Amino acid sequence: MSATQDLLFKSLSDPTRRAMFERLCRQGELTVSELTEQTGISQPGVSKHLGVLKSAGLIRARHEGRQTHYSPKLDGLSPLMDWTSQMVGFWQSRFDRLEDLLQRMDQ
Amino acid sequence: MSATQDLLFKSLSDPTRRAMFERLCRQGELTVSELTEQTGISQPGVSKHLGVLKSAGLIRARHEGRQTHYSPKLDGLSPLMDWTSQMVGFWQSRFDRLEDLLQRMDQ
DNA sequence: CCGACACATTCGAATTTGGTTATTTGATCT
DNA sequence: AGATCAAATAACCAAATTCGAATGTGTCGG
Repeated sequence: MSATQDLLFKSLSDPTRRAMFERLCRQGELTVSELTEQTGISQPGVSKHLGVLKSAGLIRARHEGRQTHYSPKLDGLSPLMDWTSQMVGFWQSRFDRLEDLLQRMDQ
Repeated sequence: MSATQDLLFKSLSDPTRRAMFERLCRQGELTVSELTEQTGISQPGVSKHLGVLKSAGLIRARHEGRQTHYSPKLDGLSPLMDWTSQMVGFWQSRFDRLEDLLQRMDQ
């Protein structure tokens, strides 16, 4: 349902894009050229991937002269963590209710 | 890099599939028919989505007579949580190093 | 055994996606 | 100003995805 989650999962579903995001998390800030060097794909390809990550709220762009520096956004992964823990929570609460039931049946 | 993560993100990147997984987390266990009723897509479509979720390790199948019951796998989301916290960790440790640096510069 | 049922699988059409090359925009240097 | 460099955008193509219709497989009831 949520468009935010959709953008998040979609952008992270591509291995190249995920690798780029990982590099940004490790290194903090990188230019398009630096990112292009090790990905094995062309510069326009890299720019496109960065656009996707940016529109998903995972990275930010900082323009400095003729080059653009990209860095991870601290709260970009929050919706992902929220969703995940919510899913685990659903399962957990079901489990708890089951435990309750069993305990009541025990008596 | 990791094939597990790839399968996970890819299977959760489809909104229909994510909605199905959410329903399973909320309800615990559902048959293909029950899942088909509310998704708005055909039964073969549902079966295929379930196959993707299953091969990603997110759900399990339990055959009972001529119907199949699907339920979420408790540890299916672990690799996702691991990856996420690792990313946050990278950022955090960079932040810590920066704090260290600033503190040393302060003196 | 035969028909109905629950689900899985196959196949083909329509759409989306990931990549390219070519071009454009904007900043820097001489 | 003109050349050059960094990055973004455009136009395009091949491959992958998603879906439905048709079909296959196994199970239950009569």
